[in-house]
Amino acid sequence: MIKRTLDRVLSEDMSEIWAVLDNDEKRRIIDAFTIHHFKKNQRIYAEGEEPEYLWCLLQGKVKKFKDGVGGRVQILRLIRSVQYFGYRAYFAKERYNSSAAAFEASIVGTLPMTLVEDMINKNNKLAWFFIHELSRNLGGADTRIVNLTQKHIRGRLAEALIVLRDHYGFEDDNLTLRIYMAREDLANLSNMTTSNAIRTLSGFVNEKLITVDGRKISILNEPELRKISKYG
Amino acid sequence: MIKRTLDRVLSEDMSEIWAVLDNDEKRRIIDAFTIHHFKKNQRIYAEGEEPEYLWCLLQGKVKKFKDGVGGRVQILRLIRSVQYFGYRAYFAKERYNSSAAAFEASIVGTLPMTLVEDMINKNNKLAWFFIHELSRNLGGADTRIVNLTQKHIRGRLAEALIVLRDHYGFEDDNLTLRIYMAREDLANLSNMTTSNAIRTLSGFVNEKLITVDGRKISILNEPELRKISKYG
DNA sequence: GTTGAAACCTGTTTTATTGCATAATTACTT
DNA sequence: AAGTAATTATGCAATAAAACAGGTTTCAAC
Repeated sequence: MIKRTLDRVLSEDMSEIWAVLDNDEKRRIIDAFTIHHFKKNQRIYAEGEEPEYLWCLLQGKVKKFKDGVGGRVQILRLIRSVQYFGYRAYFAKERYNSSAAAFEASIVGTLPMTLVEDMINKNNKLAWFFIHELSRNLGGADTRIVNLTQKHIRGRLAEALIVLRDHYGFEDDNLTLRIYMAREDLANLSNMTTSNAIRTLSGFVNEKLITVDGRKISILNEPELRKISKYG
Repeated sequence: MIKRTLDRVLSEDMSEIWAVLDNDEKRRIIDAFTIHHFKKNQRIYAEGEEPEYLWCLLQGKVKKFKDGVGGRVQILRLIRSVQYFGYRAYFAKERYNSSAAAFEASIVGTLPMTLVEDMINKNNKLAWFFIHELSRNLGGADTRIVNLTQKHIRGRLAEALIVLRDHYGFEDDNLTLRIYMAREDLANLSNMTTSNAIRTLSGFVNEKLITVDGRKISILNEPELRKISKYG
Protein backbone atom coordinates (compact mmCIF):
# COMPACT_ATOMS: atom_id res chain seq x y z
CA MET A 1 0.00 0.00 0.00
CA ILE A 2 2.62 2.47 1.05
CA LYS A 3 4.75 1.37 -1.89
CA ARG A 4 1.91 1.90 -4.33
CA THR A 5 1.15 5.30 -2.80
CA LEU A 6 4.80 6.28 -3.10
CA ASP A 7 4.89 5.37 -6.75
CA ARG A 8 1.83 7.42 -7.49
CA VAL A 9 2.87 10.28 -5.24
CA LEU A 10 6.33 10.64 -6.63
CA SER A 11 5.45 10.29 -10.26
CA GLU A 12 2.19 12.19 -10.33
CA ASP A 13 1.48 14.30 -7.27
CA MET A 14 4.93 15.72 -6.77
CA SER A 15 5.38 16.17 -10.47
CA GLU A 16 6.16 19.85 -10.19
CA ILE A 17 9.28 19.15 -8.17
CA TRP A 18 9.80 15.65 -9.56
CA ALA A 19 10.19 16.85 -13.13
CA VAL A 20 13.33 18.83 -12.42
CA LEU A 21 15.24 16.01 -10.70
CA ASP A 22 17.71 13.50 -12.10
CA ASN A 23 17.68 9.77 -11.32
CA ASP A 24 20.06 9.94 -8.39
CA GLU A 25 18.03 12.71 -6.79
CA LYS A 26 14.84 10.73 -7.31
CA ARG A 27 16.43 7.72 -5.59
CA ARG A 28 17.35 9.83 -2.55
CA ILE A 29 13.84 11.23 -2.30
CA ILE A 30 12.18 7.81 -2.46
CA ASP A 31 14.38 6.63 0.39
CA ALA A 32 13.67 9.63 2.62
CA PHE A 33 10.03 10.25 1.78
CA THR A 34 7.69 9.35 4.66
CA ILE A 35 3.93 9.20 4.64
CA HIS A 36 1.83 10.50 7.56
CA HIS A 37 -1.88 10.40 8.27
CA PHE A 38 -3.71 13.15 10.13
CA LYS A 39 -7.24 13.08 11.48
CA LYS A 40 -9.74 15.89 11.12
CA ASN A 41 -8.64 18.93 13.13
CA GLN A 42 -5.36 17.26 14.15
CA ARG A 43 -2.39 19.58 14.45
CA ILE A 44 0.49 18.91 12.06
CA TYR A 45 2.95 21.31 13.65
CA ALA A 46 2.73 24.23 16.06
CA GLU A 47 4.07 27.77 16.15
CA GLY A 48 7.40 27.89 18.00
CA GLU A 49 8.55 24.40 17.05
CA GLU A 50 11.75 23.74 15.14
CA PRO A 51 11.13 23.20 11.43
CA GLU A 52 12.70 20.00 10.16
CA TYR A 53 10.60 18.83 7.27
CA LEU A 54 9.20 19.87 3.97
CA TRP A 55 5.53 18.90 4.13
CA CYS A 56 3.68 17.81 1.03
CA LEU A 57 -0.11 17.54 1.25
CA LEU A 58 -1.11 14.51 -0.83
CA GLN A 59 -4.74 14.18 0.12
CA GLY A 60 -7.14 16.31 2.17
CA LYS A 61 -7.11 19.96 3.18
CA VAL A 62 -4.86 21.87 5.57
CA LYS A 63 -5.03 25.30 7.19
CA LYS A 64 -2.11 27.44 8.32
CA PHE A 65 -3.05 29.71 11.21
CA LYS A 66 -1.73 31.86 14.02
CA ASP A 67 -3.01 32.10 17.57
CA GLY A 68 -3.42 35.79 18.30
CA VAL A 69 -4.66 38.09 21.04
CA GLY A 70 -7.21 36.78 23.54
CA GLY A 71 -7.70 33.28 22.15
CA ARG A 72 -8.52 34.59 18.69
CA VAL A 73 -7.20 32.67 15.71
CA GLN A 74 -6.34 33.95 12.24
CA ILE A 75 -6.24 31.54 9.34
CA LEU A 76 -3.40 32.68 7.08
CA ARG A 77 -3.38 30.30 4.16
CA LEU A 78 -5.17 27.25 2.85
CA ILE A 79 -3.34 24.25 1.46
CA ARG A 80 -4.77 21.85 -1.10
CA SER A 81 -3.31 18.71 -2.59
CA VAL A 82 -0.73 18.75 -3.99
CA GLN A 83 0.98 21.69 -2.32
CA TYR A 84 4.09 22.08 -0.20
CA PHE A 85 4.30 23.88 3.13
CA GLY A 86 6.34 24.27 6.30
CA TYR A 87 9.57 25.19 4.51
CA ARG A 88 9.52 28.96 5.03
CA ALA A 89 10.68 28.90 8.67
CA TYR A 90 13.59 26.62 7.83
CA PHE A 91 14.72 28.87 4.99
CA ALA A 92 14.40 31.93 7.23
CA LYS A 93 16.37 30.15 9.95
CA GLU A 94 13.50 30.75 12.34
CA ARG A 95 11.13 28.57 14.30
CA TYR A 96 7.63 28.01 12.94
CA ASN A 97 5.80 31.32 12.88
CA SER A 98 2.40 29.71 12.45
CA SER A 99 0.70 26.39 13.05
CA ALA A 100 -0.74 23.87 10.60
CA ALA A 101 -3.72 21.59 11.12
CA ALA A 102 -5.82 19.27 8.98
CA PHE A 103 -9.28 20.54 8.03
CA GLU A 104 -10.30 17.00 7.25
CA ALA A 105 -8.61 13.58 7.30
CA SER A 106 -5.42 14.16 5.32
CA ILE A 107 -2.35 12.35 4.02
CA VAL A 108 0.93 14.20 4.15
CA GLY A 109 4.41 13.27 2.97
CA THR A 110 7.62 14.62 4.51
CA LEU A 111 11.18 15.13 3.38
CA PRO A 112 13.96 16.29 5.72
CA MET A 113 14.75 19.93 4.97
CA THR A 114 18.46 19.11 5.10
CA LEU A 115 17.91 16.91 2.07
CA VAL A 116 15.89 19.63 0.34
CA GLU A 117 18.63 22.14 1.09
CA ASP A 118 21.18 19.78 -0.32
CA MET A 119 19.19 19.28 -3.47
CA ILE A 120 18.69 23.01 -3.95
CA ASN A 121 22.46 23.37 -3.88
CA LYS A 122 22.82 20.81 -6.65
CA ASN A 123 19.78 21.63 -8.71
CA ASN A 124 19.11 25.21 -9.60
CA LYS A 125 15.59 24.52 -10.87
CA LEU A 126 14.61 23.51 -7.37
CA ALA A 127 15.88 26.86 -6.08
CA TRP A 128 13.67 28.57 -8.64
CA PHE A 129 10.70 26.49 -7.58
CA PHE A 130 10.94 27.84 -4.04
CA ILE A 131 11.76 31.41 -5.10
CA HIS A 132 8.62 31.32 -7.19
CA GLU A 133 6.45 29.83 -4.45
CA LEU A 134 7.72 32.22 -1.79
CA SER A 135 7.24 35.21 -4.07
CA ARG A 136 3.65 34.31 -4.85
CA ASN A 137 2.84 33.68 -1.20
CA LEU A 138 4.37 36.99 -0.19
CA GLY A 139 2.26 38.84 -2.72
CA GLY A 140 -0.81 37.06 -1.39
CA ALA A 141 0.02 37.97 2.19
CA ASP A 142 0.41 41.66 1.30
CA THR A 143 -2.95 41.69 -0.46
CA ARG A 144 -4.51 39.93 2.50
CA ILE A 145 -3.26 42.59 4.91
CA VAL A 146 -5.21 45.25 3.04
CA ASN A 147 -8.30 43.07 2.56
CA LEU A 148 -8.56 42.11 6.20
CA THR A 149 -7.88 45.56 7.61
CA GLN A 150 -9.82 47.80 5.27
CA LYS A 151 -12.86 45.87 4.06
CA HIS A 152 -16.09 45.74 6.02
CA ILE A 153 -17.53 42.54 7.35
CA ARG A 154 -19.59 41.68 4.25
CA GLY A 155 -16.63 42.34 1.99
CA ARG A 156 -14.36 40.15 4.07
CA LEU A 157 -16.77 37.23 4.12
CA ALA A 158 -17.54 37.54 0.41
CA GLU A 159 -13.80 37.57 -0.20
CA ALA A 160 -13.38 34.43 1.90
CA LEU A 161 -16.07 32.61 -0.07
CA ILE A 162 -14.43 33.62 -3.34
CA VAL A 163 -11.06 32.42 -2.06
CA LEU A 164 -12.59 29.07 -1.13
CA ARG A 165 -14.16 28.84 -4.55
CA ASP A 166 -10.92 29.66 -6.36
CA HIS A 167 -8.78 27.45 -4.15
CA TYR A 168 -10.84 24.31 -3.68
CA GLY A 169 -13.36 24.66 -6.50
CA PHE A 170 -16.88 23.31 -6.85
CA GLU A 171 -18.40 19.86 -6.54
CA ASP A 172 -19.76 18.28 -9.73
CA ASP A 173 -22.91 20.44 -9.55
CA ASN A 174 -20.73 23.49 -10.26
CA LEU A 175 -22.36 25.29 -7.34
CA THR A 176 -21.32 23.70 -4.07
CA LEU A 177 -17.98 24.58 -2.51
CA ARG A 178 -15.71 21.55 -2.27
CA ILE A 179 -14.86 22.37 1.34
CA TYR A 180 -17.03 22.02 4.42
CA MET A 181 -15.83 24.17 7.25
CA ALA A 182 -17.29 25.27 10.58
CA ARG A 183 -18.65 28.80 10.95
CA GLU A 184 -15.82 29.37 13.39
CA ASP A 185 -13.21 28.58 10.73
CA LEU A 186 -15.01 30.82 8.27
CA ALA A 187 -14.87 33.57 10.91
CA ASN A 188 -11.18 32.97 11.60
CA LEU A 189 -10.50 33.18 7.88
CA SER A 190 -12.37 36.48 7.51
CA ASN A 191 -11.30 38.20 10.73
CA MET A 192 -14.64 38.33 12.48
CA THR A 193 -16.46 36.66 15.35
CA THR A 194 -18.36 33.42 14.80
CA SER A 195 -21.65 35.24 15.52
CA ASN A 196 -20.95 37.74 12.78
CA ALA A 197 -19.93 35.04 10.32
CA ILE A 198 -23.29 33.34 10.92
CA ARG A 199 -25.24 36.58 10.70
CA THR A 200 -23.52 37.79 7.55
CA LEU A 201 -23.87 34.38 5.92
CA SER A 202 -27.63 34.50 6.63
CA GLY A 203 -27.65 37.93 5.03
CA PHE A 204 -26.14 36.52 1.85
CA VAL A 205 -28.76 33.74 1.86
CA ASN A 206 -31.57 36.31 2.16
CA GLU A 207 -30.09 38.19 -0.77
CA LYS A 208 -30.06 34.93 -2.77
CA LEU A 209 -26.31 35.14 -3.32
CA ILE A 210 -25.75 31.71 -1.77
CA THR A 211 -27.61 28.81 -0.24
CA VAL A 212 -26.52 27.19 2.99
CA ASP A 213 -27.32 23.69 4.23
CA GLY A 214 -25.28 23.03 7.34
CA ARG A 215 -21.70 23.31 6.19
CA LYS A 216 -22.64 22.93 2.57
CA ILE A 217 -22.39 26.29 0.86
CA SER A 218 -23.51 26.81 -2.73
CA ILE A 219 -22.77 29.95 -4.66
CA LEU A 220 -25.72 31.24 -6.69
CA ASN A 221 -24.51 34.68 -7.74
CA GLU A 222 -20.76 34.72 -8.06
CA PRO A 223 -20.47 38.06 -9.89
CA GLU A 224 -22.38 39.89 -7.16
CA LEU A 225 -20.30 38.16 -4.50
CA ARG A 226 -17.13 39.27 -6.24
CA LYS A 227 -18.53 42.78 -6.38
CA ILE A 228 -19.19 42.80 -2.63
CA SER A 229 -15.74 41.35 -2.06
CA LYS A 230 -14.20 44.13 -4.11
CA TYR A 231 -16.08 47.17 -2.88
CA GLY A 232 -17.44 45.98 0.46
CA MET B 1 31.25 61.32 -8.37
CA ILE B 2 29.16 58.49 -9.78
CA LYS B 3 32.32 56.44 -10.14
CA ARG B 4 33.29 57.02 -6.53
CA THR B 5 29.76 56.21 -5.39
CA LEU B 6 29.82 53.02 -7.45
CA ASP B 7 33.07 51.91 -5.86
CA ARG B 8 31.75 52.45 -2.39
CA VAL B 9 28.34 51.05 -3.15
CA LEU B 10 29.55 47.88 -4.74
CA SER B 11 32.28 47.11 -2.26
CA GLU B 12 30.56 48.17 0.95
CA ASP B 13 26.85 48.74 0.64
CA MET B 14 26.03 45.77 -1.53
CA SER B 15 28.43 43.61 0.38
CA GLU B 16 25.85 41.00 1.22
CA ILE B 17 25.34 40.17 -2.44
CA TRP B 18 28.78 41.34 -3.57
CA ALA B 19 30.61 38.85 -1.39
CA VAL B 20 29.22 35.83 -3.19
CA LEU B 21 30.15 36.97 -6.70
CA ASP B 22 33.23 36.20 -8.79
CA ASN B 23 35.18 38.80 -10.78
CA ASP B 24 33.30 38.33 -14.02
CA GLU B 25 29.99 38.73 -12.26
CA LYS B 26 31.22 41.86 -10.51
CA ARG B 27 32.24 43.31 -13.87
CA ARG B 28 28.76 42.72 -15.32
CA ILE B 29 27.11 44.37 -12.32
CA ILE B 30 29.30 47.48 -12.48
CA ASP B 31 28.37 47.91 -16.13
CA ALA B 32 24.64 47.55 -15.56
CA PHE B 33 24.28 49.29 -12.22
CA THR B 34 22.48 52.63 -12.50
CA ILE B 35 22.05 55.27 -9.82
CA HIS B 36 18.78 57.16 -9.36
CA HIS B 37 17.79 60.04 -7.10
CA PHE B 38 14.32 60.42 -5.62
CA LYS B 39 12.90 63.43 -3.82
CA LYS B 40 10.91 63.30 -0.62
CA ASN B 41 7.55 61.57 -1.20
CA GLN B 42 8.40 60.80 -4.83
CA ARG B 43 7.03 57.54 -6.15
CA ILE B 44 9.61 54.95 -7.22
CA TYR B 45 7.18 52.55 -8.83
CA ALA B 46 3.44 51.97 -8.72
CA GLU B 47 1.17 48.99 -8.24
CA GLY B 48 0.23 47.46 -11.58
CA GLU B 49 3.44 48.35 -13.41
CA GLU B 50 5.72 45.77 -14.97
CA PRO B 51 8.69 44.92 -12.73
CA GLU B 52 12.00 45.22 -14.54
CA TYR B 53 14.58 46.11 -11.96
CA LEU B 54 16.07 45.02 -8.71
CA TRP B 55 16.09 48.16 -6.57
CA CYS B 56 18.79 48.74 -4.01
CA LEU B 57 18.28 51.54 -1.51
CA LEU B 58 21.69 53.15 -0.96
CA GLN B 59 20.71 56.23 1.01
CA GLY B 60 17.46 57.44 2.52
CA LYS B 61 14.27 55.66 3.52
CA VAL B 62 11.57 54.03 1.43
CA LYS B 63 8.05 52.78 2.14
CA LYS B 64 6.17 50.02 0.35
CA PHE B 65 2.42 50.53 0.43
CA LYS B 66 -0.87 49.56 -1.10
CA ASP B 67 -3.80 51.81 -1.99
CA GLY B 68 -6.87 50.19 -0.49
CA VAL B 69 -10.58 50.83 -0.09
CA GLY B 70 -11.86 54.42 -0.14
CA GLY B 71 -8.56 56.23 -0.56
CA ARG B 72 -7.04 54.52 2.47
CA VAL B 73 -3.41 53.48 2.28
CA GLN B 74 -1.65 50.65 4.07
CA ILE B 75 2.11 50.78 4.53
CA LEU B 76 3.36 47.21 4.19
CA ARG B 77 7.09 47.37 4.73
CA LEU B 78 9.85 49.86 5.44
CA ILE B 79 13.14 49.79 3.58
CA ARG B 80 16.40 51.10 4.97
CA SER B 81 19.80 51.37 3.37
CA VAL B 82 21.17 48.99 2.29
CA GLN B 83 18.22 46.78 1.42
CA TYR B 84 16.86 45.35 -1.82
CA PHE B 85 13.26 45.57 -3.01
CA GLY B 86 11.02 45.32 -6.04
CA TYR B 87 12.12 41.81 -7.01
CA ARG B 88 9.19 39.82 -5.64
CA ALA B 89 6.77 40.63 -8.46
CA TYR B 90 9.33 39.66 -11.09
CA PHE B 91 10.02 36.34 -9.41
CA ALA B 92 6.29 35.67 -9.06
CA LYS B 93 5.81 36.57 -12.75
CA GLU B 94 3.26 39.18 -11.70
CA ARG B 95 2.97 42.94 -11.99
CA TYR B 96 3.83 45.05 -8.96
CA ASN B 97 1.38 44.28 -6.19
CA SER B 98 2.29 47.37 -4.18
CA SER B 99 3.88 50.77 -4.70
CA ALA B 100 7.13 52.19 -3.41
CA ALA B 101 7.90 55.80 -2.52
CA ALA B 102 10.71 57.69 -0.84
CA PHE B 103 10.06 58.88 2.72
CA GLU B 104 12.88 61.35 2.37
CA ALA B 105 15.39 62.27 -0.36
CA SER B 106 16.89 58.91 -1.35
CA ILE B 107 19.48 57.37 -3.62
CA VAL B 108 18.60 54.09 -5.27
CA GLY B 109 20.56 51.78 -7.54
CA THR B 110 19.00 49.48 -10.10
CA LEU B 111 19.97 46.26 -11.84
CA PRO B 112 17.90 44.70 -14.63
CA MET B 113 16.11 41.64 -13.23
CA THR B 114 17.09 39.69 -16.33
CA LEU B 115 20.69 40.08 -15.21
CA VAL B 116 19.81 39.07 -11.66
CA GLU B 117 17.96 36.04 -12.98
CA ASP B 118 20.95 35.12 -15.06
CA MET B 119 23.28 35.42 -12.12
CA ILE B 120 21.03 33.31 -9.91
CA ASN B 121 21.28 30.58 -12.52
CA LYS B 122 25.06 30.68 -12.36
CA ASN B 123 25.57 31.38 -8.68
CA ASN B 124 23.69 29.30 -6.18
CA LYS B 125 24.55 31.56 -3.26
CA LEU B 126 22.57 34.32 -4.88
CA ALA B 127 19.56 32.00 -5.08
CA TRP B 128 19.92 31.38 -1.36
CA PHE B 129 20.14 35.09 -0.69
CA PHE B 130 16.70 35.63 -2.21
CA ILE B 131 15.18 32.48 -0.70
CA HIS B 132 16.31 33.76 2.65
CA GLU B 133 15.01 37.30 2.11
CA LEU B 134 11.66 36.16 0.77
CA SER B 135 11.22 33.70 3.63
CA ARG B 136 11.88 36.34 6.27
CA ASN B 137 9.56 38.83 4.59
CA LEU B 138 6.80 36.25 4.34
CA GLY B 139 7.10 35.49 8.04
CA GLY B 140 6.91 39.20 8.78
CA ALA B 141 3.81 39.62 6.63
CA ASP B 142 2.03 36.76 8.40
CA THR B 143 2.80 38.26 11.80
CA ARG B 144 1.63 41.64 10.57
CA ILE B 145 -1.72 40.24 9.51
CA VAL B 146 -2.43 39.16 13.08
CA ASN B 147 -1.04 42.35 14.63
CA LEU B 148 -3.08 44.66 12.43
CA THR B 149 -6.33 42.73 12.66
CA GLN B 150 -6.40 41.68 16.31
CA LYS B 151 -4.63 44.36 18.34
CA HIS B 152 -6.40 47.45 19.57
CA ILE B 153 -5.40 50.92 18.54
CA ARG B 154 -2.88 51.50 21.33
CA GLY B 155 -1.27 48.14 20.68
CA ARG B 156 -0.99 48.82 16.97
CA LEU B 157 0.61 52.22 17.44
CA ALA B 158 3.00 50.96 20.12
CA GLU B 159 3.93 48.15 17.75
CA ALA B 160 4.57 50.66 14.97
CA LEU B 161 6.86 52.72 17.19
CA ILE B 162 8.77 49.60 18.19
CA VAL B 163 9.11 48.60 14.55
CA LEU B 164 10.48 52.04 13.71
CA ARG B 165 12.91 51.77 16.60
CA ASP B 166 14.10 48.31 15.59
CA HIS B 167 14.28 49.15 11.90
CA TYR B 168 15.78 52.63 11.79
CA GLY B 169 17.26 52.90 15.27
CA PHE B 170 17.93 55.95 17.42
CA GLU B 171 19.82 59.17 16.86
CA ASP B 172 23.02 59.69 18.88
CA ASP B 173 21.00 60.60 21.99
CA ASN B 174 19.75 57.00 22.11
CA LEU B 175 16.20 58.25 22.50
CA THR B 176 15.05 59.91 19.30
CA LEU B 177 13.78 57.79 16.43
CA ARG B 178 15.95 58.16 13.35
CA ILE B 179 12.89 58.65 11.16
CA TYR B 180 10.60 61.67 10.91
CA MET B 181 7.27 60.75 9.46
CA ALA B 182 3.91 62.51 9.20
CA ARG B 183 1.09 61.45 11.51
CA GLU B 184 -0.68 60.28 8.39
CA ASP B 185 2.13 57.85 7.57
CA LEU B 186 2.16 56.66 11.16
CA ALA B 187 -1.58 56.05 10.82
CA ASN B 188 -1.17 54.22 7.51
CA LEU B 189 1.47 52.04 9.11
CA SER B 190 -0.73 51.17 12.09
CA ASN B 191 -4.08 50.80 10.32
CA MET B 192 -5.90 53.72 11.88
CA THR B 193 -7.11 57.19 10.93
CA THR B 194 -4.80 60.18 11.22
CA SER B 195 -6.99 61.58 13.99
CA ASN B 196 -6.54 58.45 16.04
CA ALA B 197 -2.80 58.35 15.45
CA ILE B 198 -2.58 61.89 16.82
CA ARG B 199 -4.90 61.15 19.74
CA THR B 200 -3.17 57.92 20.72
CA LEU B 201 0.26 59.50 20.38
CA SER B 202 -0.85 62.27 22.76
CA GLY B 203 -2.01 59.56 25.13
CA PHE B 204 1.46 58.01 25.13
CA VAL B 205 2.98 61.44 25.81
CA ASN B 206 0.65 61.94 28.81
CA GLU B 207 1.71 58.56 30.13
CA LYS B 208 5.35 59.63 29.78
CA LEU B 209 6.12 56.73 27.43
CA ILE B 210 7.36 59.06 24.71
CA THR B 211 7.95 62.74 23.97
CA VAL B 212 6.86 64.37 20.75
CA ASP B 213 8.20 67.51 19.14
CA GLY B 214 6.70 67.89 15.70
CA ARG B 215 7.80 64.80 13.84
CA LYS B 216 10.55 64.11 16.34
CA ILE B 217 9.56 61.19 18.53
CA SER B 218 11.68 60.08 21.49
CA ILE B 219 11.05 56.88 23.35
CA LEU B 220 11.27 57.21 27.14
CA ASN B 221 9.86 53.89 28.30
CA GLU B 222 10.59 51.19 25.76
CA PRO B 223 9.73 48.20 27.98
CA GLU B 224 6.26 49.56 28.70
CA LEU B 225 5.77 50.34 25.01
CA ARG B 226 6.71 46.78 24.12
CA LYS B 227 4.25 45.55 26.73
CA ILE B 228 1.44 47.61 25.21
CA SER B 229 2.46 46.40 21.77
CA LYS B 230 2.31 42.80 22.95
CA TYR B 231 -0.90 42.78 24.94
CA GLY B 232 -2.70 45.84 23.55
C1' DG C 1 -34.68 6.88 23.02
C1' DT C 2 -32.02 9.93 26.34
C1' DT C 3 -28.22 12.55 27.48
C1' DG C 4 -24.58 15.66 26.69
C1' DA C 5 -21.60 18.39 23.97
C1' DA C 6 -20.68 20.97 20.24
C1' DA C 7 -22.19 23.77 16.73
C1' DC C 8 -25.42 27.04 15.14
C1' DC C 9 -28.51 31.02 15.47
C1' DT C 10 -30.42 35.65 17.03
C1' DG C 11 -31.50 39.80 19.79
C1' DT C 12 -29.67 43.34 22.86
C1' DT C 13 -26.09 45.94 24.95
C1' DT C 14 -21.67 47.96 24.95
C1' DT C 15 -17.49 49.62 23.16
C1' DA C 16 -13.90 50.92 20.05
C1' DT C 17 -13.13 53.42 16.25
C1' DT C 18 -14.34 56.32 12.53
C1' DG C 19 -16.27 60.56 10.53
C1' DC C 20 -16.82 65.14 10.67
C1' DA C 21 -16.32 69.91 12.06
C1' DT C 22 -13.47 73.37 13.65
C1' DA C 23 -9.43 75.49 15.32
C1' DA C 24 -4.54 76.10 16.11
C1' DT C 25 -0.12 75.59 14.53
C1' DT C 26 3.53 74.96 11.29
C1' DA C 27 5.64 74.97 6.77
C1' DC C 28 5.83 76.86 2.09
C1' DT C 29 5.56 80.19 -1.48
C1' DT C 30 5.68 84.42 -3.74
C1' DA D 1 6.26 89.58 5.45
C1' DA D 2 1.90 88.09 4.17
C1' DG D 3 -0.87 84.71 2.57
C1' DT D 4 -1.90 80.06 1.57
C1' DA D 5 -1.61 75.27 2.14
C1' DA D 6 -0.62 71.42 4.88
C1' DT D 7 -0.35 69.38 9.13
C1' DT D 8 -1.55 68.79 13.85
C1' DA D 9 -4.95 68.84 17.43
C1' DT D 10 -9.43 68.02 19.85
C1' DG D 11 -14.39 67.41 20.77
C1' DC D 12 -18.65 65.19 19.60
C1' DA D 13 -21.92 62.45 17.01
C1' DA D 14 -22.48 58.27 14.26
C1' DT D 15 -21.67 53.50 13.56
C1' DA D 16 -19.58 49.04 12.79
C1' DA D 17 -18.40 45.25 15.14
C1' DA D 18 -17.72 42.73 19.49
C1' DA D 19 -19.40 40.95 23.69
C1' DC D 20 -22.86 38.90 25.96
C1' DA D 21 -26.82 36.09 26.85
C1' DG D 22 -30.23 32.93 25.82
C1' DG D 23 -32.03 29.57 22.80
C1' DT D 24 -32.19 25.84 19.17
C1' DT D 25 -30.53 22.28 16.37
C1' DT D 26 -27.48 18.43 15.38
C1' DC D 27 -25.16 14.45 16.24
C1' DA D 28 -22.52 11.01 18.60
C1' DA D 29 -22.34 7.97 22.64
C1' DC D 30 -24.56 5.24 25.86
